[in-house]
Amino acid sequence: MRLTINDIAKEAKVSKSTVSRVLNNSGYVHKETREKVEKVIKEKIYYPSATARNLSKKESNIIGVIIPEANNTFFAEVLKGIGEVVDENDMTLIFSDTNNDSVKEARALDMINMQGVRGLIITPVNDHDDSDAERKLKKKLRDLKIPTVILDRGVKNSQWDGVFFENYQSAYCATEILIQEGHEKIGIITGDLNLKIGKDRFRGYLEAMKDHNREPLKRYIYEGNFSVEKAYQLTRQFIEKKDIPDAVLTCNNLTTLGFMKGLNEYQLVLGKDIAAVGIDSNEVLDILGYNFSCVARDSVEMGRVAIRMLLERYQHPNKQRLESVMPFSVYLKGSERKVRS
Amino acid sequence: MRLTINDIAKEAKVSKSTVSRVLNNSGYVHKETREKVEKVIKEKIYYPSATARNLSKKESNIIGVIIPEANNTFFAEVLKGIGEVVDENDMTLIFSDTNNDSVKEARALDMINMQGVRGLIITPVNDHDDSDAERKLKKKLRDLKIPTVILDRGVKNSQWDGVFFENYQSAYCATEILIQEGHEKIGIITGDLNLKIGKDRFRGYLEAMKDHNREPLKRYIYEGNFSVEKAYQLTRQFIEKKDIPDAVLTCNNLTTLGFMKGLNEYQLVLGKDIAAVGIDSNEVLDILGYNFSCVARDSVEMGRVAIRMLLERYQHPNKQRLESVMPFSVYLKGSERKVRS
DNA sequence: CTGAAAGCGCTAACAA
DNA sequence: TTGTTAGCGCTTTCAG
Repeated sequence: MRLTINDIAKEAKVSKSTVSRVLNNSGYVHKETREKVEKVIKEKIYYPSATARNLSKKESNIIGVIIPEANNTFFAEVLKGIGEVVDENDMTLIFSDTNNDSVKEARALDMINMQGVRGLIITPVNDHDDSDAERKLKKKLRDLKIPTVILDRGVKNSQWDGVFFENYQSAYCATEILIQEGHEKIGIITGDLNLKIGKDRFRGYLEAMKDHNREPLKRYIYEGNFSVEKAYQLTRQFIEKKDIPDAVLTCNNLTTLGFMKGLNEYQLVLGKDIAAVGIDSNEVLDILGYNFSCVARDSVEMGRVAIRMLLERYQHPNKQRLESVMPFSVYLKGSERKVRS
Repeated sequence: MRLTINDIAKEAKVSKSTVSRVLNNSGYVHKETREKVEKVIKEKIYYPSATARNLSKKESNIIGVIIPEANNTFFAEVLKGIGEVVDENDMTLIFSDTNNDSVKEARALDMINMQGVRGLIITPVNDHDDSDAERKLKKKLRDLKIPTVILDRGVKNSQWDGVFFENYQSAYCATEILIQEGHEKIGIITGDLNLKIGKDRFRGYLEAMKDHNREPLKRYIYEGNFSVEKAYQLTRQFIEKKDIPDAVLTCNNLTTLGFMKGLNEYQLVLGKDIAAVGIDSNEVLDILGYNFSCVARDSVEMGRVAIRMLLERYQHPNKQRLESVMPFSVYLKGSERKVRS
């Protein structure tokens, strides 16, 4: 079976406390003793049990991460950022994908609870919607009583740290870019308006239009849901109806893809037949040379910020609640213009 | 602090053994007692500590997953498949991304070792290359002494279960498709030839050519490394040199993207100026309407197969070593042809 | 059907 | 500087 601290103690002819001391670099231990113990550990290839250690110390070195769509590149990158810092800190990452399903979310939280993790980073399935599901989530988080950072989507009256994105501002800015390019009919494929991030982005669009004395035209407002499929359908529709806006704001990476699918299908050329700016960057589009302009955040960094915030909270449980809002950057590549040739 | 089994026992006026019994549905417990205990558990919102349980039972409900590139969609999907089954079985997933770095791989394995997981699914950084790193990996895996499934890439003389892909056959088939379409100059952008999967795919190409009495022309063999960038450079090169093959086999999803980038940059149209078949499917290309033909595996399913294999091995430690080879499917969408218009 | 007690592998006082 | 001892929260005999 697996070696224990006792095996090492016996072999090194010391007590297990001494072994524990060299393992943890704690307390005093004679140089020679330390070397002897270390030698035995190496020789016998001993790995201390994290389980036993966690039980004894009543603290774990595991960080829990719950996200709604592991296959969405945004979350994949966030995960990468988190993983990086977790690694640097010699901790371990437990991970669960809720698939945007509140029931799975609840189960994931129970699992996290039983594992007794040190902290949790979660992107809720819901977002400020005051739903039953959200209330239950909040209750579970409260019961959890561990450092928690909420990422990207939030809950109402949060008592937890959070890292979010300048949703409103980024949409406002993107819209302004289109306005300043001189486009007349500026449309938007919105995100899921049940989610606050969807609402905020929409609001950014509306306000920008208003501030520039543009009447947002209802027929250029397409209500999407952050999915490829819906954005594609909406794009098809306006192309079929031959009432094509001059420019479109697409509200996330998936929306952008659906939009592009529609354009390609009808052979409309981006930057020529229609202009667009998206929220979120899209690596594959860049690779393929689409020059799709966007306002985007650094998602890997967003993950890093979240985990650092979590570790900070662990150190200072009573510090005031923190909220970090990630700024957006503007990446203009040409698609915001329209060059009728 | 966190509730313990004792708190519940006290409140329910029974011993902790009884609580344990209702928790685990083990042994006899009077119906009324059970109900009383369950009521208390619910009321006080008690979650048993997985840590304590694992220590006591000397077995854990955690599955470790180590992959080299979490951002590669292939692995993201594999992870999704694994997560699904892990979830169904009420287990927990620990995850580590090695970033294709053997040093990180070694650290990840140490972490896994300390966590005392129930089993491990790993895609090694190396692949049958007999390197020092690979030997070290094997030693670590042997020392680990837990059920292990090796996925996608393998090690020499493996003693572990594995799930792999029909690398040779898929490349052979893809090449044959191009041959049968009547293409003359059939090229290949290979994968990393240090990895066995790279070699096997290349061999599939060569053999298919030979079997159809085609002399593979050296100048149409482009040695890539499974990366977007390299494939892009190679594509640029042959376009610049104006020695463009009629058709190309691209050896994985990233290679395909790099290839497409090159084509787009020089405005060559797939299925018209040049034909191609790729290994691995590419969702974004499909979305964008590229009709890129490919031979591909079901990667989510590959993950499922791996985790099921692992659980099976846990049940039957002494069963003969198993190797599952995932078949490929052919997705012809048009890019294998070349329609000079 | 239930409870008492030992023990999982480790840490952390406390003595020595 | 080291060893002894008492837990950490749970499961699992073994008695009753």
